[in-house]
Amino acid sequence: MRYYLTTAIAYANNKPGLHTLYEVVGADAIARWHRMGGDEVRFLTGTDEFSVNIAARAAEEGLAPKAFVDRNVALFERSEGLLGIAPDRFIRTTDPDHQLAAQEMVRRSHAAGDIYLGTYEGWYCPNEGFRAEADVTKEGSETICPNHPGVPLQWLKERNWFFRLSAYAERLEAWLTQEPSPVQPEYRRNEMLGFIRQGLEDFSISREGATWGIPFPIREDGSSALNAAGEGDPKAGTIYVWYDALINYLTGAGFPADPQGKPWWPADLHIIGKDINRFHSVFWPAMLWSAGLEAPRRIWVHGWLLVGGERMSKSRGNFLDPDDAVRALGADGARFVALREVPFDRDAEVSWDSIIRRYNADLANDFGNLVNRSTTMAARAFGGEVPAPRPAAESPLAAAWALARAGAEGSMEGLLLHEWLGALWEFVGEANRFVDTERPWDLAKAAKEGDAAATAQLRGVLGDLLEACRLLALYAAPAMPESAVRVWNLLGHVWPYDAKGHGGPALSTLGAWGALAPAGPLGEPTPLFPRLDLEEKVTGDTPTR
RNA sequence: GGCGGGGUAGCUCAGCGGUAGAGCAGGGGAUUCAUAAGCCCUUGGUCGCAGGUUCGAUUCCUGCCCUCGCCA
Repeated sequence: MRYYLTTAIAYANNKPGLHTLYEVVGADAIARWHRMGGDEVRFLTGTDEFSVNIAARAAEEGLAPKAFVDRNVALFERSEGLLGIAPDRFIRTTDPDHQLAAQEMVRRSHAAGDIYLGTYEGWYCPNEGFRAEADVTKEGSETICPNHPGVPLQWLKERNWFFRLSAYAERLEAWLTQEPSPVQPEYRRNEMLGFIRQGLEDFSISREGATWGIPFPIREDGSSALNAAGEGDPKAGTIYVWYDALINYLTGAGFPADPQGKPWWPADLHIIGKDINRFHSVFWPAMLWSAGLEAPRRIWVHGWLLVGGERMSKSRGNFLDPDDAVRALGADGARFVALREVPFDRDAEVSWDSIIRRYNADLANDFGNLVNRSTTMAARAFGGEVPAPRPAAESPLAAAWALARAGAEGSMEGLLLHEWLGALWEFVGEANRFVDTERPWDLAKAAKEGDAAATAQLRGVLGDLLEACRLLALYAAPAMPESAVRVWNLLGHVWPYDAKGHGGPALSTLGAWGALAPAGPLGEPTPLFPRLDLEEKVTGDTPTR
């Protein structure tokens, strides 16, 4: 099976915050899960680089827009690399093939009669585009966009091209009411249905006079505005940044080199934040239909990271630096905590303390310690030899694993990533309790005194525990890819997947109790996730208001 | 203002007709293989407020208060 998933592209006006990369970490885990499951995966993430605001910010710093975004994009790629994020393509809206894709989409909609010339007069938010009078608020003498405080709105009057969104109301409603819902969680679908039922207005897709954007490919008379070299005519303006940005998903699929974006289009999953649901769940399908393309199969709307009840954001300055998290917790620690601590379907309060607490409780104390105590006991009792797990029917842990595994798989299917890890960590608890019930240290004593029954029992108990560690590492690997390999190596197994999760037998095959013959020899145990001191802040950069 | 969620232990949340649960945090204990981790026990709640239905309501209904989301 092919599986094409995307994140929203991030606005390249600054270095990334943890709240921005949270979505990318989630997508990366889903991509790895599918790769390990045997799917042929294409995972796309990247940056949104045009807009008047970007040009203005660049000018403030005395940089050309391209130099400005190049610098910021490098920061994104660096931070993502530190977090072990491995996209199949990192797309930038300044990439040459994206320009072709965006222009082709304009031409198709024009040919379909879905774009027309009009005059626009109203408020314009440099970050978000045109805002209706009702969507802006007054702050003193300034008129501001509630989504981007601190960014003054401009009153614009210009000749623009409009997209005939109003023509797609019925089709959008039919699409949105399908089962299963193409927009999830369910309440996000309902919000979009409500929006559509109130009537849709056409929206502007061009920007007169702006230069930092993709050249609009058509003149007012309908003729091409591009010369033989593909360069645009400044008089024709540029493509409005939102219209351009959405199209990155198609570019990433190979459009327009393949006119239908085959074999990747339609995307299986767009992962987005709740603030841009309307663009993805209403505007985007209509744009695609107009161009003779299919709507995406599934759109997942996640929530926000909150600090003191407020959205974590760059403009509020209350964001955590993902690099700090990696420095303190390691890439896998930071990934795990992000995915476990923040429910993937809603907002969640996060703080440096809650992050450290989660790391210590789940990774250091529960999982890391389980691996450490299991392998230490096995090494002491049997040297390098790896005891085999007992048959599934004879091990209480095998039964618990069957439940945990089913829970994890179901949650991943439903994209409830926090519950996926929650189900696996239930099993970590089972395994820790199993140690106390079986008391292998007593068995080891008896074995040493020549008790053959105790030796056999010890072999089985430790074999079961090592098997539990193997399975946990395997199923949690999408969240902690490096640590999973370390655990397998420690257990004497060879990790069968490559750095992105490709290759190897399907996850479901390896995920069966006792699926692999004991290998060996057992490695030298070292703490996987060293415990952190809550007081000792590795970073001074705690969230502040 | 319209529509839709919520208000349950210090925190995050589950339960949704028979007078309350989990994880984390706090307290105690028995152990010792282990990253002073793990395990066991345990302190915390007038289940937003007021009515109503019912033998019985946190759970259903009505009103109110507060809060969040989408739209205006």
